[in-house]
Amino acid sequence: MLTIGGLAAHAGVTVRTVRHYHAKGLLPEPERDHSGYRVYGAEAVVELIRIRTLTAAGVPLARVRALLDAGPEEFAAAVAEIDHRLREEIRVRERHRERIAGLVAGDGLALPVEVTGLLERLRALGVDERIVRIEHDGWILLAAHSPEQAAAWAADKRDQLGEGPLIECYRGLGEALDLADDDPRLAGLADRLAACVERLDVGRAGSLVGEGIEPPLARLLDSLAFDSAPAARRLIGLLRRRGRADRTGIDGGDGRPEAPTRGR
Amino acid sequence: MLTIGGLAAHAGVTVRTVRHYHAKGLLPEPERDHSGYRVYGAEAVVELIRIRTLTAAGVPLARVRALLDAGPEEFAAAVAEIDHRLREEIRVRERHRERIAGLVAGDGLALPVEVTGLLERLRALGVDERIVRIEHDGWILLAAHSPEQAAAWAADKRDQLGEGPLIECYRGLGEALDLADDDPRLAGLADRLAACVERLDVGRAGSLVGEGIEPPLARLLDSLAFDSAPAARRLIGLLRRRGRADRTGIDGGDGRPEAPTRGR
DNA sequence: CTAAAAGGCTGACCCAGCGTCAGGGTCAAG
DNA sequence: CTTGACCCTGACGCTGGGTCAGCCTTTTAG
Repeated sequence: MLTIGGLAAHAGVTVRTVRHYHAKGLLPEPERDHSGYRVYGAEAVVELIRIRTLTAAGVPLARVRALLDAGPEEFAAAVAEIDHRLREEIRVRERHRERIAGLVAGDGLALPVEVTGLLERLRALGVDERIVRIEHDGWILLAAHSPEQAAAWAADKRDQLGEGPLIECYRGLGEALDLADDDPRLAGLADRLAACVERLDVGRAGSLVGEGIEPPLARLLDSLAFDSAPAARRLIGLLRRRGRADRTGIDGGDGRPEAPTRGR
Repeated sequence: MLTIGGLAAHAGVTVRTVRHYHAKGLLPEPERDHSGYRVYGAEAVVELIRIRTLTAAGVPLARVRALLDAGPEEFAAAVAEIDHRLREEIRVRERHRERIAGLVAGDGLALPVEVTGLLERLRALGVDERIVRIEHDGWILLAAHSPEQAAAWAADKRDQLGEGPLIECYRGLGEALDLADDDPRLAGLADRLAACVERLDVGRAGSLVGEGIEPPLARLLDSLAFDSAPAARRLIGLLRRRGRADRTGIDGGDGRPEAPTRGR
């Protein structure tokens, strides 16, 4: 006869595990001796080993009892289903491995390489770091929404950077960063920006942004910029009056703080 | 500005998930509006997406915060460690798959094919089903203790079954099953069994059992037989007096019930 | 204008498979 | 008699949220 520790040792499990199986009804509670200790016979060892054989093969505890009592064909069916589950879990982990590998390849975040390339280039061209950061966050939103389109747009935008007008826009925005909401110089900046946008607008500017972006996402992108750059909201308002802002894909609204957006 | 539902929708998670992240300190609690609703800005969406990017790659929540704030080299180190963990989890599941495949190949339990072959043969030779069952359980214990040795022993024993003496022993034991502890016919049976054992003992019988089995396991095997067959204990006692039982690897003790075995 | 649907709030319990105290009692040996 | 190794029950902890329950607020439809 065995105490619980002896039983556990024979089956290669912990005492806690045996008690857990009792509590779950997996292993029947044995008789107790005069002081309340559980007393096991050899069949308990056999039964416990049978249980462990199944759990060691990935069978969930909740199904062990049924499997031990099952006939050959239900057993085979259950095993097939468990094998299916195991394959699924392996697949999930392999996808995870691919993703974390992708994380170190990107900048450690949710960005495709095209976007990190674009951001590098903006920095190299002397664009203000605050603007680069806003771009960065904006691309995270875009990439989360539609990764492959974001990658294509980023590649396209990076190529346009070499051509002049776009980088001028960024420089103008950089100057606006340090101006207060009511600074009189904003008007002049708006003129310059309008000129840049005019020159941009020729060919593929429209394909950059503004198509395929639903209003909720567009509003989100706007508020991202407005939150970080106080003068941006007013600047956009000025641009709109010049009839340009609608072509940048920026919504901008009426230039006043938005009400909360509810639901999805 | 967004409510919690809007935030969740933008990041593709449930509202419950967002609140969970707040509770874990993963995502900072935002301001509340006049009625206690949480109000989020666009940066919260960005941050939530960054969190999801990591969790979707298998990073445990407890490590997400540290990883988001980490520099590139610690990030790379952490990612390497997480990848290691994922590989480990995949390995575990692949071992599980092999094992459940082995389960259907065996008899659905912890037995190697050699043992199931032996049991089949015993049945085919007309050995009492109760004895087959005791053998079955005994092999489970042996296989749990040292699988490869058990397989070898079983193969050896199966081969010996064709040669006569061993199967006679089993038949004798089968008759003993239905006798009470004090039946006078037990003495005659003991004589017949002693003769079988004598003939068995020549060559490799000693290699079957009795070597490499530690006392605790031997006692367990004994009590397995004694519990199922009431006359077995007395029979072994008689055999011992004839000086044979020691060669079967059966301990048998003094023929009286054992005291509990404690510890391991 | 009003009622209903849709969201939001907190708090609490639930899943697996045990690990790990806490706060005792029991047993064998020195 | 003490010490150390076991045993007992009961309860909380971990992961990553799901799912009520009970109540309040906002939006929408009639």
